Amino acid sequence: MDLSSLNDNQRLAVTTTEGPVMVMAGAGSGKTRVLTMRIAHLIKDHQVKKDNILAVTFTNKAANEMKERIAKLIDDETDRMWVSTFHSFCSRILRGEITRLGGYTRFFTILDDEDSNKIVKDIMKERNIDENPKKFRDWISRKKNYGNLPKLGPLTLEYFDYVYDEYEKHLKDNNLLDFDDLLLKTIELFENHPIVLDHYQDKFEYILVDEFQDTNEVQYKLLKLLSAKNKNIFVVGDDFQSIYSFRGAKIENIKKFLDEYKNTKLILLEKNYRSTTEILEIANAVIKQNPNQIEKNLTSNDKTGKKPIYKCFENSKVEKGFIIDEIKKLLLDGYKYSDIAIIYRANYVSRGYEDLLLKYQIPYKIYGNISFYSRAEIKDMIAYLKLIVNHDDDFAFLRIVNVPRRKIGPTTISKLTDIKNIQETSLFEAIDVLDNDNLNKFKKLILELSDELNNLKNLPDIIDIICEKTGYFDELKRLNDEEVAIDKINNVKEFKSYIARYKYDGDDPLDSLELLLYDLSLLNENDDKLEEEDAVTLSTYHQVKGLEFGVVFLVALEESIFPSLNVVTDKDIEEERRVFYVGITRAKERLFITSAKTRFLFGKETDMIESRFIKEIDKGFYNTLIKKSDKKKKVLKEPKSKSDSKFSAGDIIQHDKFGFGVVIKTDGENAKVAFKQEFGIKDLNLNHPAIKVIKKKN
DNA sequence: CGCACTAGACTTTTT
DNA sequence: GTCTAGTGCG
Repeated sequence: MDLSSLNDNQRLAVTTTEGPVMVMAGAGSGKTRVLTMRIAHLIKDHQVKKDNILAVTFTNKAANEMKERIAKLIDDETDRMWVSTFHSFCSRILRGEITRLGGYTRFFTILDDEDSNKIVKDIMKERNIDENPKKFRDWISRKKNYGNLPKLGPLTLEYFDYVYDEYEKHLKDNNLLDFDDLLLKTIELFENHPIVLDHYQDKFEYILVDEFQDTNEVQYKLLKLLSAKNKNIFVVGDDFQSIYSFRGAKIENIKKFLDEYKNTKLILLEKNYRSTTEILEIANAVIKQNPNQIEKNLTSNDKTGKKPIYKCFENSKVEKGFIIDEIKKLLLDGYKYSDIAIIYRANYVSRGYEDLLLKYQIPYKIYGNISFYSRAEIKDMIAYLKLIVNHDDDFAFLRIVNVPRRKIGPTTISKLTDIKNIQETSLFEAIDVLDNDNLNKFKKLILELSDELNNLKNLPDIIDIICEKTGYFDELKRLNDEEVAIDKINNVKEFKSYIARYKYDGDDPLDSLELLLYDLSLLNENDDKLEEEDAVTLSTYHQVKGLEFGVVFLVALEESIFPSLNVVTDKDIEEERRVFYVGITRAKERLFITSAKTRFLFGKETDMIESRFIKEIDKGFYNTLIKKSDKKKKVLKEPKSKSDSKFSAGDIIQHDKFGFGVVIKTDGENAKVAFKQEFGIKDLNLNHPAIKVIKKKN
């Protein structure tokens, strides 16, 4: 392997293959390169088998990216390599071994948060426990992961213990695992079945861990178990970028690792290949405020550029005007939309920026937001698929037994559940006993669908067949307004095309589908974002971790937003500061930081105070570009506002792209306009240059 | 059983 | 300002 493109420390990290190694990798210091090169190096230069390497990440996206990069380096397939998230690693192990734990089958279902919330809620409702189910669910997760609960009153505690037990029982009885269980059951498996542990300890000669600073106690324990024999464990992390402590991530694991793996080789990667010196100066100034961190000083590779800009604006409207102006200038400078990111602390401030880009017809994509796979229509499809593959999947059964409506209500279901419990069968089997017309029809339908699956030429076609046979689309159209229904139908179609893209290894359709379904429960929308469309990114800080952009706007740097209102302790503030640091270090060339004295929040104009983090940056490190004299010119290239009487409902307009449309509703300059069917109803700003009035009403 | 209205929230959340 | 979950009525 040619390692000449690496710097000395990077090369050391790649070639120190034996024993425990920790790499503290600053932002933009090439840690993914090191990880992938190291794996390639093991395979090509040390003749390690692909199967004997385990690499764990936190996101599917990171795992997929690593697989792709390794494939290029070794010029070989990596599809079946053990490069995966903690959760899918565990799921893969459990798929083969879970029966050893007793009470589970390999057809276990993985619950997402929504599912598991619902279970908690149902338990509480049944017992009339008048407490917050979300909180209880949260505590269950905390208890599972590290046992420490907040101080609870005696009654609440009693309720909680009850709910916890019932929840666990319900999961076990129904062959369900929540996300936490995937890890915990794997550990249980390893601890109670030394033969299994032994096998995997031998198998995984080399273990690599990405984003080590984000591991929680359970994940640490899992790594410890797996690496106990060979101790060839390589962890990469950056304590500066630890921003998930609220999810249980333990920055202390870094210290623990160094303590427990005595001869750990610690390697620092401090050379930043991403950002200009000017941007790094700000990043370093911010992170310097935090005590107790592993000393690291990011140095740039002598890239210089423009000084970052910070500006506090009169109000959030002016702030937005500035952002638009700058984006326009950046485009003239040759930047693409996709080079630009607008990053905020909380989703609830995203709206304003989204509206802004919409108004000026700037293409954008919002990162995160509701996951594709958690949309009701997709979950319904998955439930159908699951039930087709495994009739005994009660969880899937319950989800779709009455979707579309089949007149199978709670009373019928409760009767069916009773039979199931007494006879110890599945709900599907219990139908034979109850002999209810509607249920019989449903059973017949599912059996028919299973039949279809076996005669299928093309696996994705099963989606069409499901929709057709169940009348799913008709129900959507009946239940929602047209716009929403079309949206949902398109989502189902997109899901079908996802199935078509999925890589199958078997030729048996049932096997392939089964595998796909396992993968699906751990997937999320961002993982397989396909088209690299040219669009501005809108995102929270948390969701751009690991990404980079030519230009970054960090917006709404105001107390109560950033740092967030709920942040109190010094430790919390330190984490907020790291969040800021993560944002700054996303920028390659240009960085803009903005705040406003008043901001439109929760339906009213609210007074804001500049974030304390701004004061921590030496004023010499940034420019405040706008001078009083050219302020006016700067701010108001905005379309002339509030000539709102210009339009009213019933007016006919013409839009450059959508053609003729009728104004349905106006609210100042914003309006709902109905266009031809293929465009539907749009929310538009009527002052936009693309719009002309054709005919006024009256 | 299904819908319409109202109260309440409105930090981040890789799986 | 806007979304959601929950209730209560037809």
